[in-house]
Formats: sequence, structure tokens, C-alpha cells
Amino acid sequence: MLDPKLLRGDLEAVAQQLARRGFSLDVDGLTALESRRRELQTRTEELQGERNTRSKAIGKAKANGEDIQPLLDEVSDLGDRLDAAKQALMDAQAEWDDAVSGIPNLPHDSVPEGESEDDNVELHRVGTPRDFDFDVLDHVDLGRKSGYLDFDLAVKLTGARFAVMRGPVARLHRALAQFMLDTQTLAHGYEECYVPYIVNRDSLRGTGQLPKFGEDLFRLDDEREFHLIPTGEVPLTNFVRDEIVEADALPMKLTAHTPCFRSEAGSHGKDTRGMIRQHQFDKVEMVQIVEPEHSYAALEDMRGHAEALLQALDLPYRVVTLCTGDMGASAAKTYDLEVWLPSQETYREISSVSNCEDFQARRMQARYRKPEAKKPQLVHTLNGSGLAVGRCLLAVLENHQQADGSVTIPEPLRGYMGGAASIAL
RNA sequence: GGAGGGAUGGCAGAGUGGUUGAUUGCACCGGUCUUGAAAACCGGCGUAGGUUUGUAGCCUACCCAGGGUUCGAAUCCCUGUCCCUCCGCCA
Repeated sequence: MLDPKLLRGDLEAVAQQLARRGFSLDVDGLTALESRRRELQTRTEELQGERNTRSKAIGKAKANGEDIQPLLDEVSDLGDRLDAAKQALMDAQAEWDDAVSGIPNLPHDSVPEGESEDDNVELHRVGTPRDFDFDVLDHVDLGRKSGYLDFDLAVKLTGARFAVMRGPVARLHRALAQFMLDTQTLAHGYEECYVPYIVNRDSLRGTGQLPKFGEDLFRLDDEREFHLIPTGEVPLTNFVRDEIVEADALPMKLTAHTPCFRSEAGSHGKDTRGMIRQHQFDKVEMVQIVEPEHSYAALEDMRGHAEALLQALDLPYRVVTLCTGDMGASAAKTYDLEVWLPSQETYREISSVSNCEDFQARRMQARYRKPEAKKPQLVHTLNGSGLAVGRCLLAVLENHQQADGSVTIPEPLRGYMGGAASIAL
């Protein structure tokens, strides 16, 4: 959510910045709404003030043993007028909140302008796609022969867009997650966390999934409005919701390996084959809570933390800066890491690293106290995948496949695989 | 699943219908004292919104959340959430 002061002040400037990301701000509507809201608030507060002074007078008169009936008669209709004013104010406020909650974050100046992913700007490429002297298989065909990767079985157990992994593939999946988690904690200084995979409404509101994007979530049949997490970002970032942390507690660097559940996956018929797009997938998430002046340095660091994993796994990838039109609503700037998939002969997203500045912090009321400042200040929040485990698994399978149907295990994973240098599929 | 007790400012903890936004202590900030520090003493110290040129003043709201009673609610009633204790059950 944007700073309400910004929205009450220079709306035109805000509208211009939002136009960069293809969002057209209803300046006139908001202005009218705000002036009406303000008027109603003033009226309500006047009535409240009147009620308070009269009630105090009644209390005083009663204490002096005077007859208070005449005073009571005077205030008889005040309550009704006050109720009406309050109701009107609440309606106007709700209308304003509704309008404001749909406004995305302002893009950072360095974000390239564009409408879609076609306009994203490549930052750099690392690694060279292999030249295969045999016909490459995609992960579906690779896994089918042995049955170690079984989508048909998942259909029977649940339905479309789930996967069953068995044997060495299941172990490789676990090895990847362990390797990522160990790298983030031991090499990059993140604190390992175990978090709930079910969260409440307030948490989803804090990170921005609600109220606008509820249809992307799996919701439990429970009156408490519990939802399965769509990403570890939700529980981790909400650590600081409604908190005032001391400055020396920052930066807070958190990581967790969690499953992620997404209801929308595949609703548009994209990536129907294989485990690119699933309702359930695992991810190691990085979250940083930082002081505002350090958030862009932290963004570069986090991108590096994600890139280090791909380099260690010897996977070719590229980094793109998302253009204004392709960013999520909460982000001010986002890098995507895209890994090379030989079967598709293209780069596919495997990590997304974003600086949300104070957009989420404001929704969450997440603040910190600087010793020299009297008022608590909003923190900046960043999140990034480090990495998506499922997509990483298929990238390893496809990139490191051999002519004999085996897959070479990247060196850093071998310790997690009982020393195996390759697996036979 | 059953029975009880709680939720108040950064923290601890008073307050059961009438100038109580709220006693007090700790923490924090400023000052006096001191060579310096500590101690002691004095003062300050919540958040949000409105009004305003104004981080001044004034006004309004907020004592877990949402409803209700009342001229008036931190205080009484209802619902919900969370925490604690005991019993049962369970990984």
C-alpha cells in the first residue's frame, strides 16, 4: 500500500509514476472521495465532541445533586445524528480503502519501462548451454522410463498438476533443498526457519495476496479463513508484522524451505506438461528486513545469493530486470533468474528477487526504532527464491543428462546423495 | 474434548460506569550535579486522523477484535481471537 499522505498530496505525480507500469490512477475520483471523506470526518468529530462535553456536564451536575433530566432531554436526538454521521463516514472510508488497496507500488527509477515480459531487460548471462550429441529428453520423458517421476500416478492420487517422485529423483529433490538451505544459512548468513504452511488472513493481507489476489490461493474449509501459503515469503515477511524492532536487529535475514500451493497454476493452459507449473512445489525462500537506505544494496546481495546456487550446480542461466509492466503489485524492482532448459531451448524463471521497499511494511505496520529518531520508521522488505526446488530439479535432470540415460550429479549435491556421482534413470 | 483464569502505552503492572489517554515502576530522551561516569534530583516520553503555513496549538479516535447497553464504557453484556493453569487425548 502506498503512503496515504502521498495520495492526499501530489496525486498527479503519483499517477505519472503509476502510468509507467500501465496502471491508470483515477485522480478525479480519488480526489472527490477524499474531500467527501474529510468533510464527513469533520462533521462526525464535531458531533462526538458535543456529546462528550454534554456528557461531562451531566456527570458534574449529577455529582452536585442537581436535577439532570433537562440536560438529558437536550441530548435526546444527538445519538441518532451521531450514528448517522458515523455510518456515512464508515461508508466513505470503506470506499477509499477499496480504491487505495488496488493501487500497486511505485516502480523504482531504474526499472525499465515496458508492457510485458517481452520488454524485460537482460542483465547478464552466466554459463553456456551444452552442445548435446544425442537427442535430449525433457524431464517428463527422462522420468517416465524408470517411473521415478510419475505424473499419471499423481493424477490418480489427486488430479492434474501434481507430481510423484520416487527413488533417486525424490532423493535428488531433497538433496537440492538441503543444499540450498545449507548454502543460504552457512555461506550467506540467513537464519533457518521452520514456519506454518497455513496462514491467516492478516498475514496474506500484509504481503499483498489479499484482498486482490485471493483466487490464486487454496483456502481451507474453515471459518477462520485459513489459506495454504503460496510462497514462504508470506510467513517469513509477516514475522515483523505489527512489530517495532530495534535498529540493531536489522538486517534480519530469514530463510525457510517450504511447500508452496497455488490454485491458479495452469488455469490458462500454460505449461501443461511436466512439473514446470504445479499446484504444489517446494521452494527455499529468502527474506530480508532492512533499513530503507540499505534495501537496494540488499537486493543486489540477494540476487547474488540466488545466482551462487545456479553457478554451483553448473546450470546456465540469465538474469533479467523485470519491466514496469511485468512486476508484481508489491514490488518496486524485481530481478528474475532464468535457467536454461535444453528441451525447450529457452530460459525459464527459477527465481524472482524483489525489493518491496515500504509497500508491504506499511500494510503490516512493520517498523524499527532508530536510536536518534523519536518516531518508529517503516522497514523495507525484500524477498527472493533461492531457489524453486522443483524447477531446479528438472533443470538438473535436463542439463546434466547423458546419452546412456543417466544424469550426472553436480559436485555440491553428491554429499547429500550418499556420494553418488550420477543416477541411472 | 472438559473446567477455570487472563489480554491495559517499548516492557512490567494499577485501575469495575462520570474531566482517566489512563496511577506507578523500568527502559528511553533532555537538564542539574560530577574531572568523566554512576547514583540522586527535575522535566519529558504512545499511535493514528482532522484542522492549520506549521514536527506549535486545538479537536477526534484508540485500554485484544467486533457488536450491544447508556446522556456517558478501559470498567457492564454478547460474540470471536489469542495466551495461561488443571484434567483427558495424542505424534
